[in-house]
Amino acid sequence: MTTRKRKNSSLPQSESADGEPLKRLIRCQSDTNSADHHHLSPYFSTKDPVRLSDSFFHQPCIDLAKAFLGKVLVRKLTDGTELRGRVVETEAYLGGEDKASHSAGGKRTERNTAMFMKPGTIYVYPIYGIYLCMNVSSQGEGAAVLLRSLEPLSSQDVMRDLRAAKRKVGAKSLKDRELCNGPSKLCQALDIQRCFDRRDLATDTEVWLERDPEQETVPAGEVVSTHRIGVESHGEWATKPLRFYLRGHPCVSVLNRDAERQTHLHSSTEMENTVS
DNA sequence: GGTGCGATCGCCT
DNA sequence: GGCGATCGCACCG
Repeated sequence: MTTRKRKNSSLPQSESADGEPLKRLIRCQSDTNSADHHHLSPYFSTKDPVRLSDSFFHQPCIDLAKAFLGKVLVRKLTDGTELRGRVVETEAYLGGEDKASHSAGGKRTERNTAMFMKPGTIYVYPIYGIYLCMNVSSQGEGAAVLLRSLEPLSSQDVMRDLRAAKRKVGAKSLKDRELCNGPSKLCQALDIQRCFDRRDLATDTEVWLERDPEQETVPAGEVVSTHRIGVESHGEWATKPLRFYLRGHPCVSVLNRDAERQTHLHSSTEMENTVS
């Protein structure tokens, strides 16, 4: 058939049979300004050719939520360690009519102020008393994108330590795919703190977003659209397809097989139409 | 693999 | 005073 095989995920090769990370992935801690950047196009002249700037975030919420997929979130710790994860799952919160959004009805509070700030502003809020979630504001009054899951790309051992710090002593060691497969898990694994609220993802020195030189765009057929998680109480807004994830990716927090079949059918149909 | 439930506290009404 | 854009664990199959 015409199905495309995923080839961009480094995760399956990054784990040995018992889930331990391979040594090669440690490269990102120190080599990011040499190897990775040098084989990029010579036409890039800025100091950091892969970092996404202000203009990237100036997109409507749904567009930005999809555009985040495949991009790399980077967190630089105070000791210089750079934690990297590819975004594989997002949700759009539109504000205004979107009843599930903290900014529904244009409601603006001390907590959600970042949602109303310029596109690219980070919105970090605490939930259930013990967790955090990270959003990024988009175009649109009060609109923001929730980052739900990442594929760990580097320094998995550090992420594992950060996650283990909040788990029972003696708990089973987490597999790479379990480090960032949920909105609060990724905040723990990347040490995203409450104080990151209202910072600018386009200019901050401790957290930023990069394009992946090896995967500039994600094909539309690889993006699954489905309902958001944890918003069941918000009527019709609970079922709108405002969650987006990379098809078949092992780091997605909640799969929806029906939605996967739907988008698969659509992309197959499109391909057949193109051919015939 | 899936399901059910308790934890825990800031935020908003 | 009630609830939540979640998670981990116990338990079941």
